[in-house]
Amino acid sequence: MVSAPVQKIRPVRRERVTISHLADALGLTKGTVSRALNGYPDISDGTRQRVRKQAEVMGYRPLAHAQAIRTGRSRALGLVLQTDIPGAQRPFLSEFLAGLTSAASAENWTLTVATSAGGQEMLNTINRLVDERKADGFILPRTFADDPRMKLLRSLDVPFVLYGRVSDPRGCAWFDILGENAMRDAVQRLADHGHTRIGFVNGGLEYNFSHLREEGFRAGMSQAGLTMDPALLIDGAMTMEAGEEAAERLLAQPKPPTAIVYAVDLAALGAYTTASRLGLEIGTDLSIISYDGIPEGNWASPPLTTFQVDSRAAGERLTKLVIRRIRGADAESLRETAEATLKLGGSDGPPRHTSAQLRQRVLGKTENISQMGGT
Amino acid sequence: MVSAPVQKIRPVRRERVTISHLADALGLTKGTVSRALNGYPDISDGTRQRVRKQAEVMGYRPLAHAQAIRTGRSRALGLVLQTDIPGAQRPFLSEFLAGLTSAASAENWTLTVATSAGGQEMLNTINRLVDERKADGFILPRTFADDPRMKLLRSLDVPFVLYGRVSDPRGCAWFDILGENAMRDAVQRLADHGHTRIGFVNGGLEYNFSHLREEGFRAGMSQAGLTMDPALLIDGAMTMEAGEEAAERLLAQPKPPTAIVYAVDLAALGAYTTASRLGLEIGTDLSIISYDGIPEGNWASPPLTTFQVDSRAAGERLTKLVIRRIRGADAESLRETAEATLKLGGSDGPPRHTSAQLRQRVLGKTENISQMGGT
DNA sequence: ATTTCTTCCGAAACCGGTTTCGGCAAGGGA
DNA sequence: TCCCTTGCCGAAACCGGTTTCGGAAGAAAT
Repeated sequence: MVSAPVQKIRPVRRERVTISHLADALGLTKGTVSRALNGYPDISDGTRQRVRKQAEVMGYRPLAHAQAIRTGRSRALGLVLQTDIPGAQRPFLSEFLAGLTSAASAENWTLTVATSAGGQEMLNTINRLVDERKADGFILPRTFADDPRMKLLRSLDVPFVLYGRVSDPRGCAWFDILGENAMRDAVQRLADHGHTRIGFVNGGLEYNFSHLREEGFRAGMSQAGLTMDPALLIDGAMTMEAGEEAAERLLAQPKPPTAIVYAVDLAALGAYTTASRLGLEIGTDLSIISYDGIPEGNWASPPLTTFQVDSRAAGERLTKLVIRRIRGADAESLRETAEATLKLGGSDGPPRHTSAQLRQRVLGKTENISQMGGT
Repeated sequence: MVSAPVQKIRPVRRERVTISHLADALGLTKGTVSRALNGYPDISDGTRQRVRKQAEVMGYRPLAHAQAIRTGRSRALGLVLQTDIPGAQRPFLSEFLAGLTSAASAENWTLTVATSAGGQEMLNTINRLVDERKADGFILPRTFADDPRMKLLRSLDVPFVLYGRVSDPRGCAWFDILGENAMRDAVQRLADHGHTRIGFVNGGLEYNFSHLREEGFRAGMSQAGLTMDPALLIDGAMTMEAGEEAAERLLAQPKPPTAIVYAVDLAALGAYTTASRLGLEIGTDLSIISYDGIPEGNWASPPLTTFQVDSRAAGERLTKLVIRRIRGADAESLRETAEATLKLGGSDGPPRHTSAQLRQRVLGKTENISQMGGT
């Protein structure tokens, strides 16, 4: 027996068809083929057709990496998620990603995902992705009123699309849900129920959407012919805890609201805790309408009435926008919006009490509690 | 006035330092520099040090794309999420991604994310990523007992690491949480409460974890000296609806369980609906212990007692494993596990009734309902 | 019949790396 | 002293594309 010679392990991976293979098959040079496929004007229509057809037949797809070293573009989209904010994007993320990637792969693009804490680290991460050509353009979720990511990308001359709007929109593309309309409709709905004292718990004012939602709330109040009491307006509630505290402050007032509009579901869920502590029933003693449509809202009892956002659709549209932007479309022509849709729960309804009656109930309960808590 | 000549828009992007710059600065050729940095043995130690130092000083980092066209490797990890399964990974995803990407960027790698429906489309997606060199290796979440993705990657000779185990583990690396231990401990805890009839609602048997969790359940029963009644064992519950139906079937039996162990939180939440329909109080009339630690569990009342998984840590460890695998480590040496941690809610406690008493309560309620439903 | 444009493609350089090959100089053995 | 290693690096090809440049052939103009 003769021992077989040691053989290098050779991966059986099917060989890719390269531009040279294609060129050989066509009897052209690879330069010509490249120009034909990329729409250069110095290629005759006949040749171009022939090349396209053959490429189709042979299943040729250019290698993005190889293109990238010359062109600087690798057909990849960048998404940097911020991880140090309290659960802000958790519920939407899966759907959002599905939207992004499905639209991306339809165009043969891919998605590069990174995470980082906020501040400078976020900017470093973006810089690295740009520097290493891992992203030709970015999708920026959760825009701040004055967004540093936007400034960075603008100065680097890297295309991006905002998910949300910003205070200074010059030269930037965006997609956004019209949260202000949702807030306006929420107020109108509560007014239709018969509420007259309506509170508003906003998100953090560093986010641009908060300003818009407050505008919407104001518009709703004026549309319903109600007067705004500045004392019923609280901002900065992005978490359950903050939402809980906000509800407490509102209900502790001399003339408490019988209904509260929340700008953020997560915060709205905090109101359930407050209500249960004060012995109030949500939907009757206190009405709540909110915004986002997170799944946890279904699990509150009664389920949260909220304006739901279709995150998957948002992801798809953002992807299409950023690709068009990278391909050279003018930023200001790439602006789209959509509406949130009302999802009925049981958290809103006609008021059972007037504001004054509600005040009495809250006071009674509070005294009970302080008596119980006393020595 | 003389009109200025039309000038091409030149991006001001700071120029990268390339290997040629580095070579020039060192008075070497780029080939030599490349070999020095990549540990070739034909470079003297002195030169190697000198090159490393200069690279550090000049901030040289090789362009992954450029390397890829020769080496086939682009320092990117692939993650393909399945979107057509009911909310399976939704709650964990954000944390999981944070773990993956933070560990990846620590090593200067990036993460390419794609989504797809299951079946052949999933395999096509993986194939595309491999073919286009968008991923040097993959992380496969939610392993099936006999996983087609694994077979594909194995045949393509592409490295991968499983999040979960498989029935045929030859030649593959994995990280997994020991769900079987959690199930065992869940049973023991219920037994310590005084429960003797304990049901088990498993996930879908196509997932490998389900088999392991059932083993764990069995182990717990035997450890607690309890006998297993096959009638109290249901599988295939991955959603709320399925979990609801499973609870209903268990409670409709002649000798219903006073406690149920669920393999999946989402399904366990369905039991709340069943309980409320039957007028049973969870935590007293019926005890529930589950597994996953999804945030919705906190919102059920009482909060769900569950074994929580640290998805972020899982992501980090998986990333490290797959990178080591890509760098050539032997697959079977790359196997790690961790334990889930018990998160106490209010859904379990000592039984208020015996099985027979529970049966009576259920029967009474059911009759009421059918009477009410009658004409 | 020239000359001058156009049209269209080949040739070759280039992008930023990796890898093979060969050769020079120093060292070791005879 | 000569020859053969060995260590170390330069030169050049290569990876899979893109882009610039120039020239041949045909069409149009003179």
